[in-house]
Amino acid sequence: MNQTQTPDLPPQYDPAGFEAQVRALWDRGSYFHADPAARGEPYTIVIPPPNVTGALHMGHGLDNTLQDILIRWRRMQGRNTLWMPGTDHAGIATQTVVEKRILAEEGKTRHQVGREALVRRIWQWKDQYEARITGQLKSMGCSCDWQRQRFTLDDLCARAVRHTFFRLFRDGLIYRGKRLVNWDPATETTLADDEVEYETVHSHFWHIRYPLSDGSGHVIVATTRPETMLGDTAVAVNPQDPRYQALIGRTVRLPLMDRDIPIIGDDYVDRQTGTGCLKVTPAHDFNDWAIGQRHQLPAINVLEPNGTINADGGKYAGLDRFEARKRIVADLEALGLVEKIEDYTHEVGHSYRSHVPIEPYLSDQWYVSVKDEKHNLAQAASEAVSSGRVRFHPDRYAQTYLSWLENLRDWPISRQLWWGHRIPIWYAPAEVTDEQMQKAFGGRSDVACRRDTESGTWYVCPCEGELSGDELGNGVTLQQDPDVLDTWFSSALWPHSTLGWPEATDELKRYYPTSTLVTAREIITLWVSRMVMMGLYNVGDVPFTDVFIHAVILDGKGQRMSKSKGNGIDPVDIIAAYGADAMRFTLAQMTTESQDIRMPVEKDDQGRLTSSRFDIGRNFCNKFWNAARFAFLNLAEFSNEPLDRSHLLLEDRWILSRLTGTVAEATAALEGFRFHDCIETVYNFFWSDFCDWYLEITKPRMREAATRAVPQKILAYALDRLLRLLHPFVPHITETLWQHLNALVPDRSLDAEAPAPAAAACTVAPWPEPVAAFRDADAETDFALVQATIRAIRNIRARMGIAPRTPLAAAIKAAPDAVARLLAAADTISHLAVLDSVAAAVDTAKPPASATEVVEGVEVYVPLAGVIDLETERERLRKRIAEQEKFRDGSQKKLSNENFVARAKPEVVQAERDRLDKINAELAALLANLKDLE
RNA sequence: GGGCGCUUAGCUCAGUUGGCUAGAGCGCUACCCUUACAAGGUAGAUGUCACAGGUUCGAGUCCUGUAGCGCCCA
Repeated sequence: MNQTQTPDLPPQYDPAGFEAQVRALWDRGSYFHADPAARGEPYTIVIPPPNVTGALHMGHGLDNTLQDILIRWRRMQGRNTLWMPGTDHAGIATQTVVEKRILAEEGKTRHQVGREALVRRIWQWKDQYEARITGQLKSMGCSCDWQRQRFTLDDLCARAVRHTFFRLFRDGLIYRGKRLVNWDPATETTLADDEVEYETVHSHFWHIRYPLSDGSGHVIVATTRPETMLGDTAVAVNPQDPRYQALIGRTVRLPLMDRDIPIIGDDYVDRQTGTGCLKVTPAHDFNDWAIGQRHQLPAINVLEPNGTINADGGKYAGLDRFEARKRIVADLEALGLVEKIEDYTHEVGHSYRSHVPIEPYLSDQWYVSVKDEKHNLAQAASEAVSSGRVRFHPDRYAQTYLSWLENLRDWPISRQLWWGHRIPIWYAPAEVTDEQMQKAFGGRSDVACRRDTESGTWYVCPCEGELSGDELGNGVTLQQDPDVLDTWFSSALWPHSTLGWPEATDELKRYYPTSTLVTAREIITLWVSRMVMMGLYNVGDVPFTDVFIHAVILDGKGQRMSKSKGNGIDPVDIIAAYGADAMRFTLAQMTTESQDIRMPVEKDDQGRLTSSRFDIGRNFCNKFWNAARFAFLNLAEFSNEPLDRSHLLLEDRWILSRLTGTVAEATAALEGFRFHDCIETVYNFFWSDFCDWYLEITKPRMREAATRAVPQKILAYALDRLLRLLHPFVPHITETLWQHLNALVPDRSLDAEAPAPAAAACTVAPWPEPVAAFRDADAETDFALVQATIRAIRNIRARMGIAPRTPLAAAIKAAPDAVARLLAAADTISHLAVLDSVAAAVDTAKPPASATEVVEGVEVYVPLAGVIDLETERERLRKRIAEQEKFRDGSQKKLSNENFVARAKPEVVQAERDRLDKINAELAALLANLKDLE
């Protein structure tokens, strides 16, 4: 053959040598740019926008690999695909990171830097990390439509946020309320319930005496937060509690504050907990707030936003909350009012960002009503899943989603931050009259105005743009709310805001609802549910139809990977060491239904974190690279004649049958989001069937011009199919090899039934379909017999210590049909088992001094005069006999069980009988052979 | 406290509705640089399927309980 025609491929897979060129080729072809006008059923994925807070780690590596697999597969299937990329501004997280950086480097707080300057600095940070993240995704080979890349704070997304806020406000779903919120005193902002993390804290239960006002005794309350007593406005007992019933209606003298507060009866109080007497601090405890509402108790706020005691805290004003706690306990002890101090371990809410304990805090906040009678957002979102319009995979996660919605409270959306979407509300004082307001804004349908029902303050919400502030005239100035919106408010719009909503763009019409959302389970409540709520409210349809929840990547100790723990692996480091495809292969191969993946982490010679898990992918890529090299070396003088199927040998029929089965299984696996199953199926076909057997078997035929044509055609066709099947998983290597194959064999079609239409790039080549005509159960059965026979001879060779290249002679005894099949495959057997002669007959006599093996009803004899070690052989046979006897006993026991025979399915019983026959035959042969040697 | 999940080979994990001798990769043992691949080939060893009950002709698989671990939510 003409070696000069073969492409010059290095013998080792070297991803650094081609990955960048491949991506450039895709760019030139604009293959990933979605065109709403193009044909094909749409398939859309919106990326879960990574935070610009930091760079991506392996969890993102997994998330985006899976998205890319899906989008590439669907693209090859001819769908009109869009993968929308972008990033999230991540309000509190990013602001905190930048603030910390400025404090560390310049010693300045955000207040010293100022709002405008700080926001400018955060934008710089965003630019830097957005570029880094984009670079990471591109290195991984993500086939996003980069021309459409978005950011949750960009103009398009901002417009969607404004329109959404306006609509919600106009519909009465956004309101301002004084409520208890989760307050983070470190960052001085409100947190949503799901931004609070619970940590186990070892603390104390302080039992404190509250004297009755009339001096006739005292009650004892128990608390974990003594400092909140400064704001106590009652003591509550259970009205059924005989110990305290008589006290209800009397008052106690609140120590340290010298204030009389009532003793009230409330069913909430648990008689078993603590002393059965509960101090009530409505402004600083969620349950106490509820009690306060029921009994019209005043709420006294004793905290400043930064966590220090305020003026209502008497002499403790100005102290930090924990310092105040110490002083108060000391003062109470001095007064002899501390009954006892118990050790107490409990769960305390902490800020997921600053990690300090949160305080329930009374403040004015904006809320979205989620269970409004007319627009019940939570219920609509719930129905979207329970009705099956949105499906979770695995489906157990639907429960997480549904139970969260069921217990959902109104969504606090204001954040006391500077980085984010500014709340589009301008305040006007209560003195402004309806007429004045009407005059200023009455003619504008794009401005909604409303008075606060309690304070009378005016809220003015323009749909777009800014108010100048002097719209009302008469010296009245409108003031914009200083706060920004919760990050999730803009993330919730992501599937439609990125497509241009509120405009009815071609993109929105074509690609909404999107198809699949791929994310991790901790985001189900924070994000997935809110996207469903807002998608239904804004667009009137669900944001996606399928949600795939993948595993969380843990390190070798079972710890979640994170930046703060320093145990996170950067995908770029893995790509540098293994190649992007090797990384992707491994990640996909690990994606089963399990919820966690452990990835033991090591340090490489440059101190970077890495993991030998990726050896799997690299080994695979190297093997695939070399199989393709082998093919290229053997595809010169390629015949373009259609395949003549009458010329197919057993191994040809077998490999085509296996190939078509692999195509069907791989496709079904992807349809069910079974990534592991898909890649494993293709892997096994490629490595075992294709490389280990077919390539080896056909080597002799490839060497002869007269026999070359058929295996060449099948080789080219199979390689073509494999390149396509593997492309979604390992896009760079497959594209590179595809280009080589195109140059060598432009058309790999076998015949009219098995077309392999060429494509300019693998990335847009049609996804393979099974070819019914290639299914061949007989070929698979027959070939299994040949394989078993070859293995039997190899086994004899290995156990007798005979060099692999030394030719042997083999004699086979088998049933008539098996004899015929084995003789037909005699060349194959001789070649792969390295024989210089092979004979098979029904009545083959065992040659003297031969080693034996019994498989599949076939007895294989290898004469080894002078070489054979009889004791080794006897030992081996005894072991096999013991093994078979064990199986026989088990099988006999089963079949002698009347219940089994009577009640099991007939085919199961028959299968067991067949199995026993087979075992008995094998056993008889083994025993006879052993007897021969004794 | 409520919910979900996990426990299978030394390691990381498969094991579709219960049904052939429980598998893969890595690691391990022996042999082999056979001109695609030593990141490879051939042959091999390794399991009380966490534990205890139950259902069933039959349980890694279903049910109950126990222990340990993880996550989500309060």
